[in-house]
Amino acid sequence: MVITISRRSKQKEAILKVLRSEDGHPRAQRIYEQVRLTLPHISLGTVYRDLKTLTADGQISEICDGHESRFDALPGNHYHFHCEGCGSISNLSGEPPGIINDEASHKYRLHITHHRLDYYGICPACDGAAQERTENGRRD
Amino acid sequence: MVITISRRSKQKEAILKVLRSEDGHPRAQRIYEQVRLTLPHISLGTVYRDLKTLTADGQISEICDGHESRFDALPGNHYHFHCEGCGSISNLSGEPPGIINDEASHKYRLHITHHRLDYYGICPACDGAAQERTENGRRD
DNA sequence: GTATATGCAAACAATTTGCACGCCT
DNA sequence: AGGCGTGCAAATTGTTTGCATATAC
Repeated sequence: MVITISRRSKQKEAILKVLRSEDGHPRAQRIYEQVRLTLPHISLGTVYRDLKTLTADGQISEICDGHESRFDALPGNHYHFHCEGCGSISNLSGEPPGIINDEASHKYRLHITHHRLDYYGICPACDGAAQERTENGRRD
Repeated sequence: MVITISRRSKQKEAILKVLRSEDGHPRAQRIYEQVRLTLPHISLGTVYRDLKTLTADGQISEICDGHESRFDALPGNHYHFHCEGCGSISNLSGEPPGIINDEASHKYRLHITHHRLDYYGICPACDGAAQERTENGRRD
């Protein structure tokens, strides 16, 4: 198998830069808007194309959130926490939990190369807001 | 919080029946075609609507696969294996691996209610096919 | 110099929605 | 009777693609 590396371009650089500076995990549209601040002529199509290429190159990764894609520039293994209150997605750093690909490969007798683990719940901010509402006697 | 339960209908029954009888994890279009065999007048819009309602009711669950949704009628906890060769998705039964919501909740100090874990790799069928090609001296 | 990347706009595919009507409770 | 569910078709949204030109290597 021949490994192909994509050519570099200022568009890709700019996309990477935006992605690395953003706290959250923006979607294509948001990245497009941000990149436009420095490259006003970039097109949305290019953003989509580059995000796909960069993902294929392994420089960034794609997060699936409903029917939308979000992107992540963080290298290395980490997991995500989706807040069901506000929809934010945050990174969980630290070593992977008990499951490892090897362990699962052996257990299920499958050729597992990687996995994807996402946690869902309520983030501290939304949790606090909910508590406040309850204390005021309200119910949803 | 008021819990609202959706009304039952022959359309939903039929969708559930199809979903339970299917081995794989069909997408809406496929479900539509199958349900049409017994309810020729059902519309695709209804299928989408019902799948959404049933998911909200907790009767089925949604699997994210690229930009498409697939659906799963299997109750209880189980995980999925995505074959990157043929795109099939299969169920992995058995007790959950080391990670538990409580464990992660404690570790990350977050209010985690559930998680989603997916394995990716090559299924036995595709693995066999690849091996055969290699033995014949070919390379991709 | 040649292959790859870009901008633009049109094309696509999956999913959602508005509306009038039908059916369950 | 009243409200939720349905069928149909049009609308939306996120993403991809064809083509001529510009750019990286």
